[in-house]
Amino acid sequence: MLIPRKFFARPSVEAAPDLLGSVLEHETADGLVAVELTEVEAYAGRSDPASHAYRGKTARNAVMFGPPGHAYVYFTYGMHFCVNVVCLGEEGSASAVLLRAGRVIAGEELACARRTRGTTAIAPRDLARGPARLCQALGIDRSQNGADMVSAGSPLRMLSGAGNPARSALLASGDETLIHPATPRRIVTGPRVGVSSAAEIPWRFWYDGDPTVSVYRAHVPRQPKPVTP
DNA sequence: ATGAAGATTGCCT
DNA sequence: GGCAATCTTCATG
Repeated sequence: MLIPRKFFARPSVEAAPDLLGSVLEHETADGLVAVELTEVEAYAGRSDPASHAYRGKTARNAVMFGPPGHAYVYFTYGMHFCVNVVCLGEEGSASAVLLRAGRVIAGEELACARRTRGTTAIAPRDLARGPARLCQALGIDRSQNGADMVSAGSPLRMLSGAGNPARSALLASGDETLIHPATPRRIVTGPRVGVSSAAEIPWRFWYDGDPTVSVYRAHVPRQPKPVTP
């Protein structure tokens, strides 16, 4: 069932770990893809140097200053999209949770088609393993920026882990490995990925040992172009 | 107007 | 493990 909007009406640091295990669905003309979230990161907005909202409201980050439960989608590195759910701590805090990785539990064929490059096959665990991969598997791009994710009938929606349609379908199919992952569902926390400022703050949350969690990479600043002597 | 860096990924050695 | 791809955004001149 749809997650109530008030779930997101609190600081992202509190909502983030509670989001693990819930389901993100996107229904398009091509079909439905659903992902069970296994890794997220909290961004505090105005008070967080690592947040896109740290320096105030701009055209790009405007959605984060709006009501909770909406999608903040941004384009980065000239080729990737990432999706956040807007939260609400203090009024205008512009906090959000970055959805970093998950397990595809419905629409695997469609997700695979969207992710496939050339002829190389992609392992199921890698379909949504990383924030840009997750968006690609779900078909999320610029046009989903600002979408309400907790409104009935929304094509892009956040569902609680128990009782959602995709999970029910799995129960019916009897696929035990997907219903009950082999790895323990213990939540652990650590530093956020690829963040240069406030890198010591452990606001990344994930399922310990889950194979769909992205590999950690510390932030590496790119070297400037060599200057001709 | 201009340029540097970026909440990343995939391919190369 | 290193680096290119690729383009938007924001800060600075």
